[in-house]
Amino acid sequence: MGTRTHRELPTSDELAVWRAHLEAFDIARSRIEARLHHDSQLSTGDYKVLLALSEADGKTMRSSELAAEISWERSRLSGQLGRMEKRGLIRREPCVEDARGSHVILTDAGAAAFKASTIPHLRAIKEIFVDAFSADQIELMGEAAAKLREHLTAAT
Amino acid sequence: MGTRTHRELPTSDELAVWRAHLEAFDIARSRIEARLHHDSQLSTGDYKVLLALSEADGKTMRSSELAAEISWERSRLSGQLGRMEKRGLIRREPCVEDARGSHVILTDAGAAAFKASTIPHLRAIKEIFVDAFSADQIELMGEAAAKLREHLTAAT
DNA sequence: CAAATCTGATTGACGTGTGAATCACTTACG
DNA sequence: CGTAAGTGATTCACACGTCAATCAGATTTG
Repeated sequence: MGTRTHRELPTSDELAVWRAHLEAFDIARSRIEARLHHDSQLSTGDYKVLLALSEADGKTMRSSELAAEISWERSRLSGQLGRMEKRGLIRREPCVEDARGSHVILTDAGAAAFKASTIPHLRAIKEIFVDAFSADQIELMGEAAAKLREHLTAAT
Repeated sequence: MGTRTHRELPTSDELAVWRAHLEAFDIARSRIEARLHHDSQLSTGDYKVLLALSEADGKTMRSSELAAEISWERSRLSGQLGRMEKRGLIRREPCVEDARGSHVILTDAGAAAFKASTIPHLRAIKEIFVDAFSADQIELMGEAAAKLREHLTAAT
């Protein structure tokens, strides 16, 4: 409802919204991460890996399968698994079918750590994120996320 | 308008919104960062520091003043400034008034790099973030950010 | 004024992310 | 079948973040 010309730059209000949004959600994310780390000594990376493995058949996945599942680069996962293996959360075994690959296996300690972490983690998400908003707002944010996703998929 | 009991955990919908939101905005952020880095060889950290210094009196700020301005921990800024100094974007000089402190000074190269980066950076924010939404949605997101901020400030 | 305390800033150890290079094994194909 | 290309996974170099420790120079206070 304004000029006919196609603006190429954001208005200062739009820019402010972007920055405020970024900042607020960053703080929320880091609070949730801090809680997870404090309660369960897990990073969100750990949690993501443990979650995927917990749901996997036989608590095992090929490493690249796992990377695809959680949308990570292989090298990122490699480092992550190295750290997790050192802490005994997972272990790796050579792969018979394909001697290049390896199986990532959830250890009992890893399964236990994950299990113990979920309730407190979900509680943190509820308290820090969900409780900030009305049900309607949450729904709107879901729609916004979907719309953004779509926009990003479309092009650029 | 449902149960009378106070839920302690998020519903699966709420959880899904949190995750979708996190993911979508993460992608947007990293796209914008990638553009900034591609167009101007600057990280968002660089940009933030350059922005603050550009607006500062005499293009100079005390290091802790700068840290406060952009809400960074001192050690974080220290590392950042080290990298930026190596690249010639800023330089540091001992402080006469307080021999412990130091002045961070925007170099000509730094000022030029910042100036050249802003338009493309703002354009990226417009294209990647703003253009995904209606004006109404942007406004709602501003409100959501404010509400979350308030919620986070309140407690936990 | 001298010892205790506070404060500006850097450093170190470590976790985490990216991209390019590497390496070993598999597969495709002339 | 043997070389070229492809693929699974790790490694390297680097950027970046956090927290605890350090350190030198200010300040406070008995």
